[in-house]
Amino acid sequence: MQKKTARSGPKGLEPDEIVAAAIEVLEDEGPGGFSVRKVATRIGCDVMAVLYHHKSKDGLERAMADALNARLRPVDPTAPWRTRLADLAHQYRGLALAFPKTFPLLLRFWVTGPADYRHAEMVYRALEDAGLNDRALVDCCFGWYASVLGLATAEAGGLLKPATADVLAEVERLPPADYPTTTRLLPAFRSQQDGRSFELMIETILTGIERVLVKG
Amino acid sequence: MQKKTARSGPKGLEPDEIVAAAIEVLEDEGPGGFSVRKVATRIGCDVMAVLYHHKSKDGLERAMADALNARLRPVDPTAPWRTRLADLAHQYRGLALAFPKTFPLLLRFWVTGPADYRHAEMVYRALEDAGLNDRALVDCCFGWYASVLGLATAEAGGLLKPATADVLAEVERLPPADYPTTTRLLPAFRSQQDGRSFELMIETILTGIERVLVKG
DNA sequence: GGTTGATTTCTGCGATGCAGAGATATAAAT
DNA sequence: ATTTATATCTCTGCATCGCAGAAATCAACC
Repeated sequence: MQKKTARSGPKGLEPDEIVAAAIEVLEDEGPGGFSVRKVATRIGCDVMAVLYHHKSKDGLERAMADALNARLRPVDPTAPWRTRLADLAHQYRGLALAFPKTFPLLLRFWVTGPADYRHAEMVYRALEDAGLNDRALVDCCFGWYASVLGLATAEAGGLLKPATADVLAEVERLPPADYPTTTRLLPAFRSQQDGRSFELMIETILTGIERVLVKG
Repeated sequence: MQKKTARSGPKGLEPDEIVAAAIEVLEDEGPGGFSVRKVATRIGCDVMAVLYHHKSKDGLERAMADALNARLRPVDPTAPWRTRLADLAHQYRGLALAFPKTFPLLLRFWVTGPADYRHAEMVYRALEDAGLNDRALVDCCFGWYASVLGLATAEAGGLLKPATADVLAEVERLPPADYPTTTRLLPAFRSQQDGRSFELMIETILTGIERVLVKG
């Protein structure tokens, strides 16, 4: 007699659990090993059932990106705008570290769906409170978003982590005459610390926003 | 009698021209339609010849990313550091606009090859001249790189362009009660101007670097 | 002229995304 | 209760894909 059953179809397959399974597969197998078939076998249904709910592999991947965006918690609206933006940025970093293989999808689908708009609204309000006019606000919001996604994707890809042994070896093989500064920095490469680069860059950008845009 | 023939093998297939053809295919067909087979038919050779020179599809794609990096021209070393970094950033934007489908590969392979190290050396020197110590320099360089790549990828993906009609329509359908700021900004979305967001964000980050890092 | 080693091609295999037709289950209508 | 309509799910099949392995081709050298 209930208006809406918890499970919608004959078998009760729901788009959301498909997406959850898909993210698991992508994280387990990596982008090269990700396939709709593996998602289907993980759920225990036919391949075409997956492609029925999301219309294509591409559609499924867009839904996966939106699922990541949906995990963002709202920020405290009473906090100062810098704190709010920094909070959001760190949430993105958290997503990137928790779902390193899935996260890059956010760069492929700049607008993923409803969850994305909720997040954008938070950013707009923060920049509004910072004192930006509408013109600067829109320009800055997209730029901020792209920068933070770039930084978080770098975290997911391991760029901001301490350098791996093979990269260090490659750097050591560079001719020092052509790369004096790079070779001099080798010790600093080794002692890279987790999260510091990200943290520093967020502070840098926020300060830049304050200096360049608020007064304009 | 010449030491080195222009073409190296029996048929004279060279890794570089394979890469060039591969970039053409990727730009023509998009990431979904890109395949090693199509690259081979464009050159007029067998599929396996392509996979012989670059060991796998992944290897070919890394070489394509490095080919983009190789197009970066050296910056004028006598110019002030801000000018040099801004110049490099704009070169990245140029690459993203010229090769929008290929450019995202740079986010997949953070270290592409030799051309990448040449570029990094330029950034290190600029930050050195800005007055950063080694620790801050390394942290900031990676952060700068990730941010610029994020911004340029956004350009390639069309995020920083004037909003498309369907996105605007989607925004108009949002409930204004939940998204007051987003809906208020609609006129500003329409009048987004090409390149302004990128330019503004680069200035913002450079100013941030000056304020936060140089003094420390 | 035969040997060597680097290139290019040929053949074949398992896996993939997806179109199209059919099967099945649920809800509404009669 | 039976029929009908609709949403969900499965089955079959196909063109394409990346790539392993063996064979063929070619240039240079003794």
